Amino acid sequence: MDKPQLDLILNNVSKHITLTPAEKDIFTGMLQTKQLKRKQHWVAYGDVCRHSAFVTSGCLRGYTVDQNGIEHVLSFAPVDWWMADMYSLLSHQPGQLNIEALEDTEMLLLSKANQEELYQTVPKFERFFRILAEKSLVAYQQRLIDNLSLPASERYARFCKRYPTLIHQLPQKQIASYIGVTPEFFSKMRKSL
Amino acid sequence: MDKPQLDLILNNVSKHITLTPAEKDIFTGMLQTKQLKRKQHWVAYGDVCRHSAFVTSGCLRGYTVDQNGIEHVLSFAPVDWWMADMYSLLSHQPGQLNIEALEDTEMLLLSKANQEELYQTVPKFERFFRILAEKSLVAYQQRLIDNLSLPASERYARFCKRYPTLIHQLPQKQIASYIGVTPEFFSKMRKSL
DNA sequence: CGTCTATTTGAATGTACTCAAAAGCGGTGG
DNA sequence: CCACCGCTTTTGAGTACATTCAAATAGACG
Repeated sequence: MDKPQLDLILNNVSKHITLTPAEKDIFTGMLQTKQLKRKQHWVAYGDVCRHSAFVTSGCLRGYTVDQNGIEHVLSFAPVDWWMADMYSLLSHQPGQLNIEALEDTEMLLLSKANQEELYQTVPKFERFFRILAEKSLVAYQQRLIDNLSLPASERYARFCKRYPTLIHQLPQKQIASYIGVTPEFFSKMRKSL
Repeated sequence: MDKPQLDLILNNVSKHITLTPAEKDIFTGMLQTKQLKRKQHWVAYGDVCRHSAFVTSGCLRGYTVDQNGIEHVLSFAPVDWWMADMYSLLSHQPGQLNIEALEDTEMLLLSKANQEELYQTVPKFERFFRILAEKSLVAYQQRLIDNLSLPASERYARFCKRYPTLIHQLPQKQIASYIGVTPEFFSKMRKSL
């Protein structure tokens, strides 16, 4: 496995917990790499999600499809982000999330089974994933509040402030879907700014 | 402190981790009770939230107020639920959440400092609060998807299915605010069902 | 009983959507 | 290297879901 990838994930982990060399080995030994081509799916509607993914290059997008066939982006995962269908991963039930690569993407996979084992052998990881879940929780709460209380133009403004690098990287229709408007309306909205 | 309250919270904790009698004592020794009268606030906009609350009777509501003075309900916490301004609690920054009692309410408070100490002395609690955060995360993801993909009537239907007991307990305007519509529209919507 | 708040009802308005079509852009193959 | 194809973005007209404002009615609490 490539060294720079492991450095990236170890650095990510070290933001919240400190590992000994031995613990690093245990952790990295549990990881496997996976490559996706642009537009290739990692998880599809109805799948049981059995891994967490950590993106080392490229970008993922998680989305659902509603009754009218319209896609709704739940989250993006650029480099240095974690991604999974959390509902499915936790419940072992088929999920409704689709996860695809927006560009050629490389990621490290940690299986649910290995993650559980990790909690036993290196309990610090309970802490790590607790903190990860808590931060993610706060972000989703904030996004929900934004969707309830702000007009689309303001939600777009906040998206630009929060994810300045993603804006140039993503097709407009994906951003539109993330903030919760149609591509047509998004286009008109942008012009009027 | 009342025994039934402690039984309730210990039972809540035992859904995810198993404590020894000594660990139970450490935990319960960290808790303090707090009573709120109906409409009384526990947390207000701009406060730094320094405790997590566990509701033992009554019901809490967490909400924000937007630029137009309109309230938006982020969450309800009936008996056996945890509540906090997670953003503020985690960041130690002033939060935007208001938390008030919808009826006379009793809760157990766990201070942030005690919670951190608990992680050291009884590491199992890392696991407990990780699981709590993960479940909460999934719920907010689902709610966000609902808000992006479903019309108000369908969101109301799902709310009824998910929180059947709360429906009769809450004033309509609170439910309207939770699902993201005005009380006026909510009233009209209900009539047409 | 009276006051305050919640709910209902109605009319006018607005934000965002649908449908349709044109224009732009990027990649691929001849 | 250009032509074509598919996909994204733009533009426009008509529509719908939900809001605002106002006023009447109903409920709840002291």
